Amino acid sequence: MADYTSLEQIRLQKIADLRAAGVEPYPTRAERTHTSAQAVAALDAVAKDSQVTEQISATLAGRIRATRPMGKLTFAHIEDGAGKIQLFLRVNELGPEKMEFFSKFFDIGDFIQASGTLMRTKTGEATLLVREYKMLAKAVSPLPAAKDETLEDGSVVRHAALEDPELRARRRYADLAVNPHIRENFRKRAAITKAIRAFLDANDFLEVETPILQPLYGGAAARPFTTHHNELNQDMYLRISFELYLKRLLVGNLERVYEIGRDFRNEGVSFKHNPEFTQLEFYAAYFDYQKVMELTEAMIGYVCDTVFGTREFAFDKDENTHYELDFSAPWQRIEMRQGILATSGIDIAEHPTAESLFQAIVTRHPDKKPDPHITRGKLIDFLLGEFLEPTLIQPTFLYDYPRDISPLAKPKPGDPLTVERFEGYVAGFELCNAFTELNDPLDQEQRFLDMQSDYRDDEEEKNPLDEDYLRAMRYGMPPNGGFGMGMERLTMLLTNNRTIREVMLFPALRKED
RNA sequence: GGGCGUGUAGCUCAAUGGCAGAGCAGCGGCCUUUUAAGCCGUUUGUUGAGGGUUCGAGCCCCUCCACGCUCACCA
Repeated sequence: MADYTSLEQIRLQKIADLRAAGVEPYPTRAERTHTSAQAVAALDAVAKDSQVTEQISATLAGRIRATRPMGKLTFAHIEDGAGKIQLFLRVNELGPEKMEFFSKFFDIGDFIQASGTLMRTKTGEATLLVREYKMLAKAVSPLPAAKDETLEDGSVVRHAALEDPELRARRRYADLAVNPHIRENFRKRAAITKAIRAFLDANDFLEVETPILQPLYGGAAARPFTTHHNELNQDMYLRISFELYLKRLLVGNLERVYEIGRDFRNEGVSFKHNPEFTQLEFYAAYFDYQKVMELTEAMIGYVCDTVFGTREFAFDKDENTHYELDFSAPWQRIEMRQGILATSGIDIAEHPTAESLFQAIVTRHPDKKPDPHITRGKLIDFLLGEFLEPTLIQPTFLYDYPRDISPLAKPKPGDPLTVERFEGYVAGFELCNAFTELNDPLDQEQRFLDMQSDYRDDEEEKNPLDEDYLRAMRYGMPPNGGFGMGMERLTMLLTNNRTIREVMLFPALRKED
């Protein structure tokens, strides 16, 4: 049983007293004729200069966010899904009993239904002059009630707003209830997802759903979550990517497919990582990575235009780092080799082996400590992260990646160490990852085998060999380009949120106690 | 997993090793156009948990827990 605070015990007593007085604190039915915004609009539609307008009757419903009792009258603000509106309760309309009942039993956080006529106060604020009211749902726990102070210049200062990041994440319901800008983040996130769908649908992509529970995992270098199916008596994995299933569909003559859904990666948590996140992947037959770059520019541009009406976005990386991002096409394109050469002084083309590249790194940058046992591709990735990545602020396609860290990408013609792959970088972190997909079943099989030997057995991101995927590819897979992007990362960039937590409703946290 | 930091009332925050406080919220009273309404009065605490040092610990030490920043990890 819950431990109730003294504040909660008072409210529990109010619930008991309400029931004793024959008033149900959680009635089953509710009514409303106007949202707060509709009520304001209805009032705006009539003459604005009359003190008491022609009578517009309205029934509103919402949550009490503030009360200002002054003797025989009380002002209150209620909030509904459309915004806030003021209530005006006065003994003249309600009579002394209902006035007293309101002040005795209604608290901030309660849901109320109020009927009356719309009016303007002497300051001009649209207000419901209440003639009847009804408790819709009594709140037991007090909302962390912030107070908004409107200064003379019109700016709003919040006092005692719920800010503790842990409390806000654990009790997202309370966070959402009292912090309207948090609700707005998630409205924007939904609009972004919707725009992505609209764009891909309009470009003849078919939205599909592939297994989340998989007998094998693959398509990314990540450790999976493992679970078990009792009846089948076999271990299952939560997917770490959609890639291998979506590309099976290209074998089946579905030329353009996409999926938006959850991926699960059993790895660390950071400002840009959560164990489960929403991924977009699409695959298009007869595309190569150049065409995917162009489609990416168009897709992100479409999202910017339709959701935000601009392609320029402010992004505060941290308190002292402020970026103005421009998503206009074309994005900057940087070849991996040139980018690493420019930022680290090392030409990876001159070092075709891991040993040679390792020596070059420790010679030129003695302060850096790459793991001496990793592959050439991972050393290149090390250089990327250390030197190049932090410089990629404006939207940039970094292209042509090492083969050994890209087992599903197609080789660059004439360059056996390099594959046709790009990643989109914005504000110094990875937004998306794409390549010309490998469709040669014999090469693919060799890549799987190479990975078995390149990775130590205890490296948990070592992917198992997916025999059925190879079998699918042997039936013939059209040349195609594929793309993956974390939807939270895109949302972070477009809504100026520097942590993934702010764009996920329920980010992963350790359990309490 | 490592390093640094934070944890005090429902919320936001104070408190040289010396009586645990403020504003808001709450409760009682006054107040018929307020909007952080105002005025008077007043309550609220396992100071994250446990142990230690000390005459005395919110404060110093140790262990643990949660969160934050950061590093590692994350093709």
